[in-house]
Amino acid sequence: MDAVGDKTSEYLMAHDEIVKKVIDEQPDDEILYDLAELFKVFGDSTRIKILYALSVSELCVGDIAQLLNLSQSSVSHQLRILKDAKLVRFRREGKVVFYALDDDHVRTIISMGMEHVEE
Amino acid sequence: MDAVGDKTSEYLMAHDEIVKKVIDEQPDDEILYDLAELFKVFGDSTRIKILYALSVSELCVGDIAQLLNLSQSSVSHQLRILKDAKLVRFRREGKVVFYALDDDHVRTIISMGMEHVEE
DNA sequence: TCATCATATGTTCATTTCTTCATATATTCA
DNA sequence: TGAATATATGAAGAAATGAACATATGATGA
Repeated sequence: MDAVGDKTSEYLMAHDEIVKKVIDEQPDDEILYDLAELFKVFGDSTRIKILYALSVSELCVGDIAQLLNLSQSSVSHQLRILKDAKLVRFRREGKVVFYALDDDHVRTIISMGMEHVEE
Repeated sequence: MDAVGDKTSEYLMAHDEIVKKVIDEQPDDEILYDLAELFKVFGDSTRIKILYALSVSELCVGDIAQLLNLSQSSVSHQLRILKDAKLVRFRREGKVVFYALDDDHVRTIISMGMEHVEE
């Protein structure tokens, strides 16, 4: 879209004041991008299930796979995504790796979503 | 995965009690699916931008397209997705259609996400 | 060190998603 | 009614995504 300049001048700015205000209050693109990336992580039912399970208790990979009836590989892949998004942390105990929610934001975000879904 | 029964009997249930508790507290698959679908809607930067803009003020389609530098078609498509998810509502005023956030959950969800992103 | 168990990672394929372009619908006004 | 404007929708192609499979890594104990 190179013709933005043109468009702007053509356009009558129906609601000039408001548009300016909105532009002012809009955060940087980069932040909004990160925000979308964060929600994208929540936007998959396998990951939501994992997060929900972890909201009850720390769990190891095998237990997650078993209780959610998923393959080990799938769980591991998804845990990596959750880890990259800093939604979960882990600790190793011998051969076993335990995952847990990284902070309470996760719980809050999920329960806000729940409120919307359940109404 | 039909071999679940087998797997279960093989598996030693390393953390039996906890696993049971987690299974107990896990909501129905359907609800978790809906929850993921909801977050999926937030998981796109175009839609996040639109939602953010609407969190400041009700806006018509043309203004959204202009201020976010997006095509009219793209905005309209995304607004449909937001409408289907009940995140926005609209009212018609002549040729112009105004969109607004449908409820305050949207604001809350976004600001919870922001807190996580900004730390 | 080797076998075994738990987890992680790389790759491929099918599916989904987003954008764009073209076109349709709806409303206003002459 | 017909032109102009605002918005909506359908279709197609490119890119992103998730699941499955094979294999690699890391840790334990014989």
